[in-house]
Amino acid sequence: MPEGHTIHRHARLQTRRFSGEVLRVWSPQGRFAAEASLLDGRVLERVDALGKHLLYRWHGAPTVHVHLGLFGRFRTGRDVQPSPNARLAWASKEAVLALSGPTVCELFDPDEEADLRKRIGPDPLAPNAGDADRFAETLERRPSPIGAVLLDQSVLAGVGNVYRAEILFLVGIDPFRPAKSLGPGEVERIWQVTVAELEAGERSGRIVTRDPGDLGLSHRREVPRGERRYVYGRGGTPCRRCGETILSRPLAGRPISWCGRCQG
DNA sequence: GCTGCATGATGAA
DNA sequence: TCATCCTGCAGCA
Repeated sequence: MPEGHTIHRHARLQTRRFSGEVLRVWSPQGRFAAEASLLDGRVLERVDALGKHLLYRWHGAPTVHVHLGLFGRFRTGRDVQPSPNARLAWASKEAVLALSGPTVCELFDPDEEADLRKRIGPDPLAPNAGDADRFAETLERRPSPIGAVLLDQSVLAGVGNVYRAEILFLVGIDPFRPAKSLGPGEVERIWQVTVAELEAGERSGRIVTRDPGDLGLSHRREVPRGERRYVYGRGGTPCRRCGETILSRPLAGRPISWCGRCQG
């Protein structure tokens, strides 16, 4: 599940649920036990998201850096029982959080955080002035296919395999076109659509890129499972806009689908 | 029960 | 480009 929209949503909801509370912290699986003991009994101040990374700020303890990777997931709730393989768990008086399967779960010192910030590109969900220009300047220099560049977290932090396919469909661009061949208007549209789609995903908690109006609905949240996207995972089936068969092949080591007619 | 696959990223070659 | 790490679950026997 974790592209940038999910990560930012976790940060927002976990801050709301757990910040300002003294937490009991432990590592059911044991692989984060020494670190957990440093955090046990501390107050969580806030959770920040940076692209697909999460940073947990504590009163009087180091920052915790989490990256969910492909498999990581959180379970939170009043009645959550952390499974024995959960890497990290904590509990307030009201609720429990359990983290399993993360690619990264570690303590961060300020140098490491500075390195991370240097390493990743602009985050469409945490925009800074000039980000759109920085993005455009990077694309101008990249000969690789735009579909590969959008997955590169040093270019753009937060887009994953679902959004890259859907964004390129929405802007009508062939994933295999070299990034540097795109015109300024095309690059600007990619940026704007990326921001809008990730924001919508952050709010709804799901990736719905299709126009609900096409289905006679008024809100993205009403779009049923299996109807939410234009191209991702739909290779071999008819394009939802023009009926042409959706194409699919690997790009940057991962499958991408696109419509040869809508994205000519 | 087993296999394969998944919205990620890295390091070696 | 490939192998590797991390976990859960659908689909199949």
